[in-house]
Amino acid sequence: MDLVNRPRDPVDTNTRTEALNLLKAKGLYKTRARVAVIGVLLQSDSPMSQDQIAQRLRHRYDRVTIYRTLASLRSAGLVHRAFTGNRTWQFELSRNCWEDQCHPHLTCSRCGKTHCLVGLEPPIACRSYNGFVIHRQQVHFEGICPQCSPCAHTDGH
Amino acid sequence: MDLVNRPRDPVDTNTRTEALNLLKAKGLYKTRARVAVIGVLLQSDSPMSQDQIAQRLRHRYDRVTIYRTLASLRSAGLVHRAFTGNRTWQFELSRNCWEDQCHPHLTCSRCGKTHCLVGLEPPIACRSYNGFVIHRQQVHFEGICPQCSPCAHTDGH
DNA sequence: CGGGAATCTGTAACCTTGTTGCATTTTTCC
DNA sequence: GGAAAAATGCAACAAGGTTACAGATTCCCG
Ligand SMILES: [Mn+2]
Ligand SMILES: [Mn+2]
Ligand SMILES: [Zn+2]
Ligand SMILES: [Zn+2]
Repeated sequence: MDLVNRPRDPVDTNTRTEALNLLKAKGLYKTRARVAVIGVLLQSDSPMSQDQIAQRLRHRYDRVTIYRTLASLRSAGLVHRAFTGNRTWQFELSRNCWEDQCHPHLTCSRCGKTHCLVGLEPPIACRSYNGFVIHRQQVHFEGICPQCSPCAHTDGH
Repeated sequence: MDLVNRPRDPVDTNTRTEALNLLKAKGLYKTRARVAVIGVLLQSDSPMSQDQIAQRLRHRYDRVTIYRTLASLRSAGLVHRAFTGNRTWQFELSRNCWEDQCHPHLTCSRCGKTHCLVGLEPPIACRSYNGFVIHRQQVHFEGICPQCSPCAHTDGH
């Protein structure tokens, strides 16, 4: 059980405790990979791709393990996916939003990071529209994030 | 020039003429592949993936050719891409909407087809929001299309 | 504790979508 | 008709993601 506390993973004690609590609450096995992945997502303010998570964890875990870890967390409801313009999934914790009703996201064309736009209204259409039954909806933007557009606040627009 | 009229492609005379006109208007080379791809998109009321287009054309053209054909049409402004939940691009003619401001789309979980929801309001956010510069926006739904939900009109919901 | 069942992990192999290089074929225009 | 420009087919490649299976962890209960 103490093997879970692998020192090299970039997860501090508080985050690790929180991750363990989340796993416990869902009745999931407590494994190093899961603690590490949840830790990374807890410390991130934006969704992350499998590759970004793996990099953050210094490739200490196999690609497949990360995918499967995310799948477990997802089916437990702890994590959900957001789709973006490029064809990679972005994963984030299901704290304020869920896979079927998610705030909009913006993917920055310059730095490639996906940001959460929590201030914008998520619901565009209700459960059914014109014969279509709507299960999930997501809004995606492409553009430039504030960090990448220093001219944003000097620009008159 | 008559080689363009390959009889086996599922494109009738009117559609072929329309495709040739579009190519002429944009100053693009008139090739069988382009006429065929435009024809398929003209006859489709919903966006199609490369694979769907290739199937419709009975794999008479190489995958790469279809991709490059779509790239040409796209840079000429005749076609644009919409992204969906799965990681494949969906291509449609740029008639009523464009890549940077597109009506919402719904991908049916049952038949896998992507439908255009032209009645819904496209614009959610303006060009800039809270420091983010927005270049493109797209809304995507997952659900069941009317053809796949016969219970939709008998259901009380 | 200790041991067995259930579950997770790593490795390898595989699939799909999409792109690139290069030689050959078409298209255009004169 | 013939040359330049562009498009095509083929092979190879890359990235994201999934599956199979053997070996390692985790859990639970006595
Ligand atoms: Mn988010
Ligand atoms: Mn559409
Ligand atoms: Zn950025
Ligand atoms: Zn359907």
